[in-house]
Amino acid sequence: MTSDPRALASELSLVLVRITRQLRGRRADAQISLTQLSAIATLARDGAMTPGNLAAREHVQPPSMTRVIASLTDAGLVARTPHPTDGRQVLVSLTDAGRALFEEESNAREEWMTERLASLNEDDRNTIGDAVAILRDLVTPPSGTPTRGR
Amino acid sequence: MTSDPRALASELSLVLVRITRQLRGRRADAQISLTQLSAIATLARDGAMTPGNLAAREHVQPPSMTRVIASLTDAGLVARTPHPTDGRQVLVSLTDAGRALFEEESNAREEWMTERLASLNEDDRNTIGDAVAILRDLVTPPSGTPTRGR
DNA sequence: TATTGTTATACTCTATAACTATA
DNA sequence: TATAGTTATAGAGTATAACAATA
Repeated sequence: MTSDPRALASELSLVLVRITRQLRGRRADAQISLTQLSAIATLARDGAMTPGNLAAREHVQPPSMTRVIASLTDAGLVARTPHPTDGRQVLVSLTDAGRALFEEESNAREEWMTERLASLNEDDRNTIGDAVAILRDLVTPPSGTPTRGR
Repeated sequence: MTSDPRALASELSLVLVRITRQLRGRRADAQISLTQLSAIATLARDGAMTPGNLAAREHVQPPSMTRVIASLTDAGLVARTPHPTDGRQVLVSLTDAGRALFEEESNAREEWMTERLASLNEDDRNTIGDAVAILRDLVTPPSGTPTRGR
């Protein structure tokens, strides 16, 4: 495979779209969606934060995050508390149930993908692992970056 | 990064969801969506096929592919012709315009991702390239596999 | 006036169920 | 009866625009 960035971006895009389609589709039995899980993972990793910061970390617009937070609040997985000094802001944090669900999903989720990956030899798995680490750094914004007004 | 398949599947899922979100969101200026592009890429690579086969190749259900094909037909990018011997079937093929658009997009699309990848050193890019090849094989079904009745 | 968050609204993508036409 | 495709319908995910509350 070429390492020309342009061609690589094309190939990567098409592969990602197809894999993600399957990942979302095959979670019908799961308790929460990938979108919800992604938000929870960020809260588990980085701790409580405002909806605006969470939206920025997740690369979605604030209204989109409002909806995700609402669904997670309804499910009792996150809690909203007033900001101590700024009345406009809100702090979103994982509840015990949210943290428990995250741990549980981390151990049992994505069976389909797990099976596929397990069928690879260890070299290939290591290659994917390295690529994941590189890609994650590539798309993780610095903490607190606002999304508004891009 | 670990090479345990389960942990790797978890990490990979979260990274893919976030990257794909950005890929879709940043195509506002593009002429066609990633879903449409993916279908066109399959037709460009594998040639004309029935809607059912295209759905299977793309890992979507037939009604979903019906809509994608309808939008591409409206845009003049694919053409539908009757199957020569089976009146129930249809053959979907790229038009000249569709092939031209695919070539064009292959050279100019995903600028955002291209820039990010260009900022990496060559080793990292090669790692991602290797991973893409592995992942593509992992999710590409054999030609002609039906989706129905899974 | 600027910032934070929410509400209102709309579009894309995808699915399942039911229907039509052909084999 | 079985298969290929489409239509009808619904739900998730995301966006932009407009609004309310607070700084």
